[in-house]
Amino acid sequence: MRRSRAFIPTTKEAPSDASLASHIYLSRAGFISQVASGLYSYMPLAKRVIKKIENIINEEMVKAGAEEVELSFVTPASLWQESGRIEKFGKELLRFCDRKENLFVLGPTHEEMMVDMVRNRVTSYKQLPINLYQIKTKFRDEARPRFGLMRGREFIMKDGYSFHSSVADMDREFDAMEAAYKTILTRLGLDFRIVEADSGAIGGNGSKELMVIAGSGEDTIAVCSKCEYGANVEAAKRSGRAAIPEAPVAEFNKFKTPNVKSIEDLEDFFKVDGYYTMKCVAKRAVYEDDSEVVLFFVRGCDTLQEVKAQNATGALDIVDVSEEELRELGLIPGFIGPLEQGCAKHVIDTDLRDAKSIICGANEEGYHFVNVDMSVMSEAYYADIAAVNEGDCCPHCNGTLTFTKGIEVGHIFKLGTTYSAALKAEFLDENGKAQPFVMGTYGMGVSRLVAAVIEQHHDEQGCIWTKATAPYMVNIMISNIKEDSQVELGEELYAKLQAAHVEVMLDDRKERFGFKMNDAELIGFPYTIIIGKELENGLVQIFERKTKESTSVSKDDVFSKIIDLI
RNA sequence: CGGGGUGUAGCUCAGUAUGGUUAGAGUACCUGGUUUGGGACCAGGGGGCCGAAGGUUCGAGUCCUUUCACCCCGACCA
Repeated sequence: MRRSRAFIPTTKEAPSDASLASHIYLSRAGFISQVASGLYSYMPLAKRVIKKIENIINEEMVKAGAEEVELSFVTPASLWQESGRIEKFGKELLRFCDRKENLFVLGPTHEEMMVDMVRNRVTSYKQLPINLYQIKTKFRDEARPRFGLMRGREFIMKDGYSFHSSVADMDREFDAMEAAYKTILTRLGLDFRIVEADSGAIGGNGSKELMVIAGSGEDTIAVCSKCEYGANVEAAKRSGRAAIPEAPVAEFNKFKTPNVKSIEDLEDFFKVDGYYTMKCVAKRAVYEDDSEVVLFFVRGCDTLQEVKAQNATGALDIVDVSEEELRELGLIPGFIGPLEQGCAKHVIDTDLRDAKSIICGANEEGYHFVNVDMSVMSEAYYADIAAVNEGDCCPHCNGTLTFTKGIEVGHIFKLGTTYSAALKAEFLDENGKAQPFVMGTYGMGVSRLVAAVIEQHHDEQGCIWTKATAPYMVNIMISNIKEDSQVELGEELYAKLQAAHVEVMLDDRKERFGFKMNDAELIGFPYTIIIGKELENGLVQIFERKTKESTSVSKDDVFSKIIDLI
């Protein structure tokens, strides 16, 4: 492409509302254009990057034996009623009626549509397994779209769905998809971790997220310093703390502790580490029809992980409760403990099972119990509800866990029969018995990947595309188009590189050197061939965007040098 | 969905407190000339329903009412 003919509207200034690097540079470099909140148009450069990512996904999916399909974007609301998700998704579903007053929904994901397509067509275990995927625009009417392509309302997603006759076969496919996703992200040139995740409302007992490591990521992930273990903090586990402080020595007793309400107060009052205190976090668990107050107990040095807490109760949601509500139940905020107290349901963190030397509230204004042995409460309900802390021990080895931020670019689920059962999608097994399909689902955010590449690869000058994602691999910059020899060499190289199927841009604009260089750096071509002053000596420069280093090479060697580099 | 903020040229923003000529700057764009290794310079030029609707006033970008859009913090996010 000739830069003089290309539609690449670069600007010196970013839109005032952009804060994230990817948002700023993709806007400034002329990749994307905002149309409305969470809606973006892809201009030519972005379209090229998207196609490259899609091609890599397609190649790896074909290798893994999946077949590409395309389902309609407009989906009948009746399918969503059938699965029950019309309520669950709520306002995120964009609904509208056609001229005949039939209700439709713009597809935010396509489980229902895919199951509907397969059901009654695949009817025998002999036809299984199958794995179908598509790369398609999705629409979710997010309450708060933000960060450019990172969290748009309209976005491109690769979504795949597999159908199996057994859980074992689904597990096999899940592993195969994890491997394929790993290959895709590696090929894209990204630093990433595959981490254990919370499966959320979708259920199932296995879900992994693909996290691109970037400081601007919205998710916090815990990773092990020694082994491969990594998990979203919502789901991270631990085997304990690296250093356990010395236990306080005391007899079991009820102790007068006036105005000692917080964990800090307790630590001060008893001169004891928070590890030996017990914290109560009261929440209201909301179920489909009713709700109740649940008391969550964790060590004083830990914090409650709300997603884990919600999973432990099976609630649809957990919300805060006021002190008044607690007092109405007979609970005394600041002095709530699990012993001798039956006002509300308890969930105790597993780390407190059989714990010794614990100080906890005595359920009486101004009193705490000291030296509690938790083995007296062995019948209570224990669950993993505490958030892991940095420095905690890895659940798989003796390494320590550290935190890092990640961008969720993919999420794969072992779905099981959730959707097939709801939509009555069944096959006949070897015994002629009807069974719902066992399913897996595999999502990858294509447009979000575009942003993730830039979040991970940029500098003050702009974008730094990886070789696999670059809209053009090589930019030929003619420094001064009034110099015929420069133009001549530029044209010659342009033709030769094109003939060699290299994606090449020829900057043939009547602009000054600095202007064109800044532009090239902003866009982020991996390599720029600078044809300029040194041509008098038969030399041109190859500028590498990543390192910002340029090396002089003879004009006769530049073609083969470039071919070697890319 | 709660809290806050902003809408003036393609873009980034002044101007609004205290109403008063033809609404400004930078940048981008067009013409001509000079310049050509890090977003050049000179000269000339085009471009605005001041988010929208209604109101107050002799007079509204500025005051009042309504409304829409966008952004930020939080909640939410298979």
